[in-house]
Order: sequence, then C-alpha cells, then structure tokens
Amino acid sequence: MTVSRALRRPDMVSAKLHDRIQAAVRELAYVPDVAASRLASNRTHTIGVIVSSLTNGVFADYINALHDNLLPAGYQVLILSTRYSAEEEEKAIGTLLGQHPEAIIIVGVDQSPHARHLLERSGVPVVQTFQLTDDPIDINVGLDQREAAYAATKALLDLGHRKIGVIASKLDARARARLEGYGRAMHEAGLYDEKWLATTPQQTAVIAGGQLLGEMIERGDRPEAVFCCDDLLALGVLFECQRRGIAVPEEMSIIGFNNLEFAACAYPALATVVTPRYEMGRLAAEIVRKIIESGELPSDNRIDVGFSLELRGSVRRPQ
Amino acid sequence: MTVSRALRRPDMVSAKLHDRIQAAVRELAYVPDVAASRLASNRTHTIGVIVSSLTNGVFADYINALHDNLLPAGYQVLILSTRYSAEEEEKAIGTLLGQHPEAIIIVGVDQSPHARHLLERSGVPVVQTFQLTDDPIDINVGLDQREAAYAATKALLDLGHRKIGVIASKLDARARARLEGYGRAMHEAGLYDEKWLATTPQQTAVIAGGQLLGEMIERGDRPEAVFCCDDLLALGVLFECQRRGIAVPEEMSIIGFNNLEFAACAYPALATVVTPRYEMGRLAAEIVRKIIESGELPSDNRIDVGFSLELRGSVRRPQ
DNA sequence: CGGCGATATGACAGCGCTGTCAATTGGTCC
DNA sequence: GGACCAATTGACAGCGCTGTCATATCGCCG
Repeated sequence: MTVSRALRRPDMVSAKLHDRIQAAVRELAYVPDVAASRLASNRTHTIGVIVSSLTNGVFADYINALHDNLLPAGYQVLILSTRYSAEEEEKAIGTLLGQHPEAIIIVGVDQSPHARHLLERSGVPVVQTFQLTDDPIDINVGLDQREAAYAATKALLDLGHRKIGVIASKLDARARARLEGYGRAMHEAGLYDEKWLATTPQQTAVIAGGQLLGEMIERGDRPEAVFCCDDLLALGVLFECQRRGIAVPEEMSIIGFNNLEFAACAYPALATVVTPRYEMGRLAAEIVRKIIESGELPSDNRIDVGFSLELRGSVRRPQ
Repeated sequence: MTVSRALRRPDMVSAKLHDRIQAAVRELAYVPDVAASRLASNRTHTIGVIVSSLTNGVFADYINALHDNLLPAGYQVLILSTRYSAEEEEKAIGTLLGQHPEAIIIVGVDQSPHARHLLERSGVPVVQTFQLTDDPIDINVGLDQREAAYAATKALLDLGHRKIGVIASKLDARARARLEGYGRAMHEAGLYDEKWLATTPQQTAVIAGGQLLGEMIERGDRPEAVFCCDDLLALGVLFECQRRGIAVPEEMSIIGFNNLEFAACAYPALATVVTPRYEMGRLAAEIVRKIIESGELPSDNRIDVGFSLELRGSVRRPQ
C-alpha cells in the first residue's frame, strides 16, 4: 500500500521513503499494471470515443479537440471506428464497455436498438455528437444537419439557380440527413425532381463526386448547380467540371459541406457549410469532465452548436 | 466459470446452456471486464499502434489494414497518435506499455533515445513501419523514403526539367528523408540550389503547398517542376498554379508523394509516388500474429515493401 | 520525560475474471 | 439395472492493485 501511495500521491509519503521506493522502481523497471489498478480502484481514467471513420478528415478537428481537452486532464482517449457500419458500431461499443470507460463520446444519434440498449444499460454517461436529436441517451451536442443542408440549397436557389443537383454518399447518416434538407428546400420551391439526385451506397470519396456528376449529366439534363453532401464529393465535382470543360462558377455552382481544410484554398475556392467540429469536440470533452467530477448529468442535455454558410468562388455572384 | 467458457469457447458447452447464457447476456447488457480478464489470464489481446497523426490520410489505409487483419483474429487495436511530437510519442509509449499490449506497431524508425529504451526494455515485440532502418528494435517493415524521393526527382530530371523545386513540411520524419532524396538527385545532376527549397516547420496541409510555391516564385525564379513531399502539398501547388494562371503540366510539372485518394482524380491527375500502405499494415499485422503465436521473432527482421512511380497528367510528356 | 495529536506506514480484503481440478450428468453396453 | 466413460458443469483460489482502518512513529508541549 505504501508503494502504491508513494507512486500516486508522493506528498503523502516521507521524502526518505519516497526516494527508496523510486530507486527500487528504477532498479526493477517496475510499471504499474493498469488492469489491476482498474480492478481495485474502479477508475479507468479512460474516455471512449466512437467515430464513423478514422480516415475522413471530418473527424480530424473533432478528435484533436478531444485530445486537447482530455489528455491534459489525465484521461486516456480510446478511439474506435465503426467504419460506417451498424454492426461494427455494436462491436465497438461492446469492446469499449469492456474497458469500462468513464464516459463515451459517440458520433451520431442513430445507433441501432441493440447499440442503444448497451449504452443505456451501461451506466456510463454518453455524449452523442454531430447531429441533433429530441431523444438523446444522455447528452447531445450537435447541429441540425437537415437545416444546414436546407440553408445551403436555399442559398443556391437565392442565387437564381433552378436546376440544382445533389450528390451524396448514402453510407453516412449525416449525409442522409442532408439529403432530406435538400429535398425539403427543393420541394418548397416546387423544383424537386429525382433526376437531380445522384447517390452512391459506397463510402464518400473524391472520385465518387466526379462519377456521380458524370452519371447525372449523362442521364440527360445538366444541372446549373450542385449541392454536395460533403467537401470530398465537392472536390470531385470541381475536378470533373474542369475535366469536362464546364466553367465553375459561370456554368456550374458548387457548394460542399463541412469546410474541410482544402475547401478554402481550392481554385475556385469551394463554397461550403461550415460546421464547428473542433468546438463540438471541445464542448463534448468539457461536458464529460464536468459529469465525471460532479457525478451527475447537467440539466441542459442538448446543445446546438449551429453552422454557417461560406459562399466562396465556386458559386456564382448574385444576379 | 461456465459462463466464462460459454462466451469464449461456445463449443465446450451444451447448445441449450449456451442459448440460455446468450439470452441473459443480452438481457443484462453484460460485457466482460477486460481488466479482470487480463489480470486472471495474463493475456490482453491488445495490439498497440502508434501513428504520427490520426488526421492525415496517409495513415488511413494502413490503419484499415491493421483493423482488417487484427480485429477478426480477436485482437483489440489500441491506436495512439503522437501528432508528430517526440514528447507525445514518449508519453504514448508509456501509456501503451501500461496496458501490456502483446505487440506494438509504430510508425517511423527515429524514436527518441528514451522512447527506444522504453520499447527495448519492455519485452514487447515492436514492429517499426513506413521507413527502413539498418538497426530495427525488433522488426522493420517499410520502404526507403529517400530512394523513393530520389526516383521521383530523377523522373522529373529525365523529363528534361532543370529548375526543379521541392516543397516539404519539416515536421514529418518521412518528409525530411524525402527532402534528402531530392537533394541527392539534384546534387548528382549538378542542379542543386537552395533557391529551389521551400519548407515549413508546420504540419502539412493543402494550403501550405500553395503558400510555399508562392514564396518560391516571389523569391525570384520560377521552377518548371516541383517535387512535393506529400500529395496534400501537391494539391495545394496545383490550385496555386491554377490561381496564378500557370498551366499544368505545360508550364509546371507537379509530382506528389503517397498516392492519396484524390491524386488520381484531380485534374490534371497528380503524378505521385505510390507507397503500399495497406500492404505495409497487412504485413505488420501478419508478423505480429506470427510472433504472438510462436513466441519468437522471425529471422527476417527487415522487409522492404518498395514503391512505384505513377506519372500522371500533372507532369509533362517526355520531349 | 510522559502524553497527546498529527503524520506516516502497514495489514487485509476484495475488485471480476480464468485455470485447475473435482463433481455431476448423460449415454452406452452388457 | 448397474458399470463405465465421455461430456458438461461447477467450486475455489489467486492475478496485482487500492480503500479502509488499524498501528507505528514523530514532533511538540507542559
């Protein structure tokens, strides 16, 4: 016990003993066993994080924010990826719960019933992020993806566009919500037409953007603007326009989603919906720390971090 | 004990009991406690992975390969990021060792002396990846980054270019090795000149590519080709050329590094050095599994996965 | 120099699981 | 029906650490 104390709370042990113990630790190359520590103390100092993808730049700022705000506070951040699969998500949650994290921060609000059951029964505080829901497991920090997509589509309508296409990867729950937002805006304007839809069941990628635009054009009509459900697709669309000699924004307006790093420095700069992903991560980390410290959930269980439109060179000027 | 067996070796219990236990597991949302399991069995089923960045697409395929080859074999993959900092790397290694992983797979070969000491003393098999070294800790799977950069620069020389710039982020150990390869090729050709160097101490990003090209041009001379130490920089350079009205490849050849997803579908398609990152992850996973199963290190402790050049539209045709 | 409170140290149990080995059950054969 | 063997199931200890609470030591005062 004295050794345990000497290592964790040196101030509670006499200087002399502390030195003796440190010497022995070095001599024996002793490393405390976190598994035994966890078992005895019931504290893991671990925050579980579940993201949809480790390879999509969308989660980069978010993960950085979690690191920036949790590591200095002495927490270990355990990140697992679902790779956009409900099955892998359930597995990841199981894996995570086995580690007994002190809180779980998860991307999305549409977990499978079993996944949700696991989370609810676990007793571990859960923060759902990126999207908003009326029925969070515990806490929800996100933005209304449908509303954001609606605003982006509305912006294209306001610029005078009528033939507005949409390009999306259906694999992503956020992208599906955005597709709905686009649909609502177009319906309201009386311009909705299935021929302006191009979606893929595959994971999002730059190449998919070009392919989907190609398909839409080859189906007959050419749109004069496209809303891309993420910036990777938008980049692919931009390249495809260049390849086909379609002038952007003169003949084609492009607006993306998320404001990934390259959007601002593309040529022309890609218009996009700015989502505060770092801020979302920061807030999630802060909330989690407060919950662990106080032992109770905050009363305010739903935070809307909002979004903003950045209309850059890839959309034409107002007429 | 019977429950423990039913969950780990279902074939050793009767089907009836197994069903009953599974039902209870679901009902109770029971998840085994890995800390207790680890303590009792002295097995963690954890492979520690240390990468330089979770946000750089370079590690995406690599991490996917590790997941694909380790998760199905029953291993948990614990990924930590150093964010290109030696200090964070040492911390990550310490954190990892406390978890008693059964093996460690780490990006790079230039660990700090203390980090290396920790790894060597841990008794845990270590696989160093991405680069090659003559003096691996245990096992090394990678490619000669300097040689690859030399080949890329040589390719530009062979196309008849003389004013060849290089653009790099110095934060990345791999990028620094590539810088050397460029230097050697240029020295051999008698064309090395510091005015063709543009580097930043910051993390790589698309925007940095454009900025660095801008700096180089504004310093006076304009190169007729640039070797970018990664594809993000190359993309930034491409956009900057478009912005400045420099025709690619007629007035400027661009070659990148790594063959990230967007390289092939950019317009013009970005020439690049293809690095087999998925293969590298697959090999590392396979080696680790063999070591754990057999309990001994393979005799072949250094595997060169090689590289290849992909000369696409962003470099001019041979004269 | 004894006595007291404060500070430092140590003994013990138990966290949830698994390895070992014993006990039970079930099926088969004479 | 009883004996026997194989297939199942279960009891028990202990992994390395920490929380609790008892014990030892120290510093100070009258």
